[in-house]
Amino acid sequence: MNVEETIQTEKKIPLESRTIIHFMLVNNKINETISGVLKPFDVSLQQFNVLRILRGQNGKPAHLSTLNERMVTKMSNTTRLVDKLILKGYVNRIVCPSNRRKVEINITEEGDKVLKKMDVAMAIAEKAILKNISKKELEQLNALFNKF
Amino acid sequence: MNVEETIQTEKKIPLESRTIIHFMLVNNKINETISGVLKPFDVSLQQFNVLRILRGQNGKPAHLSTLNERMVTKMSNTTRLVDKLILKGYVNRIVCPSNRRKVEINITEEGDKVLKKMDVAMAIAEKAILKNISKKELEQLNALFNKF
DNA sequence: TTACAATAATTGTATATACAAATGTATGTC
DNA sequence: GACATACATTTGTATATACAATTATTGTAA
Repeated sequence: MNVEETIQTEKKIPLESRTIIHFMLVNNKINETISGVLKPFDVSLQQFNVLRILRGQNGKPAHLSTLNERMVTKMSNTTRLVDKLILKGYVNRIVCPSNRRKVEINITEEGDKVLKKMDVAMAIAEKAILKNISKKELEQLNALFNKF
Repeated sequence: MNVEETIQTEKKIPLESRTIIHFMLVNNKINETISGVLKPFDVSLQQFNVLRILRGQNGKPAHLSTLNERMVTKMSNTTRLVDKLILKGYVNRIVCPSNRRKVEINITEEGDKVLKKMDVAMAIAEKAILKNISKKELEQLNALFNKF
């Protein structure tokens, strides 16, 4: 992925700007690949993340605020995100008995089942995205990302 | 920016997944910083990019399709993006005389003026984002991004 | 020259997201 | 217990984005 070619400019871009543009271009590519493999399941990346967090709870229900905190992309809209997943039958939501301000959200069996299939799809997407990157380079990337 | 801490998980994440999650976390941070500095100008990153592309034309008008091709984030919606910029008085749009299917889009003087101010803001954002990254590390990042 | 396909942009629709305001519930203080 | 305050979620609104369908114009082949 070459920056100048992709955004079709002849100008020399300063290293700092170039890095950030480069970053965004790679991000787009990653997003496209991931939405592509999730598309057959009719869930967005965000919805997928919610399902993963809920599975990580191992049966323990999660509050809305918990989802919010753990989500990779924060969005003010977790309520509506959960609404969508309820419609699809992948999660359920009840008012928390001990504190009626809160809600308890659980993944359903159905949700768990499709999530397993999504995992396979995601693994394929990851492989595709990182097909030219070695283990050592992955380590390097993670180390560099730590500095942000 | 530590991945496990940020998404609050105790589980060991495979290096591949971890890299992609890490990538997204950094991306969010970058986006937040950039939208932050652009907010006073009441333009989105996309609108800013359109203005930059138009300036790069050096007075030569750009067709809508040209904008689409050069934009970092492709979106099917360049028409409405340009609509917004017209409303703000930063660009104008006329039907292309030689081929009435096309439109010609130009940056206005006003647009050029605010774009200069946005440049300063963006430079500050870039500095903030990359404050812990050395020149050598920037080169490394760019080299790694080329492999995506 | 007409009919058909290709091109360029716009519009419609559904969903996603950001941000602020509103709703309902709990807690602490007098 | 009444009140103010804090908390947790939901709702409203505006904008952003993705994708498909539509409109308008041009090119071309019979």
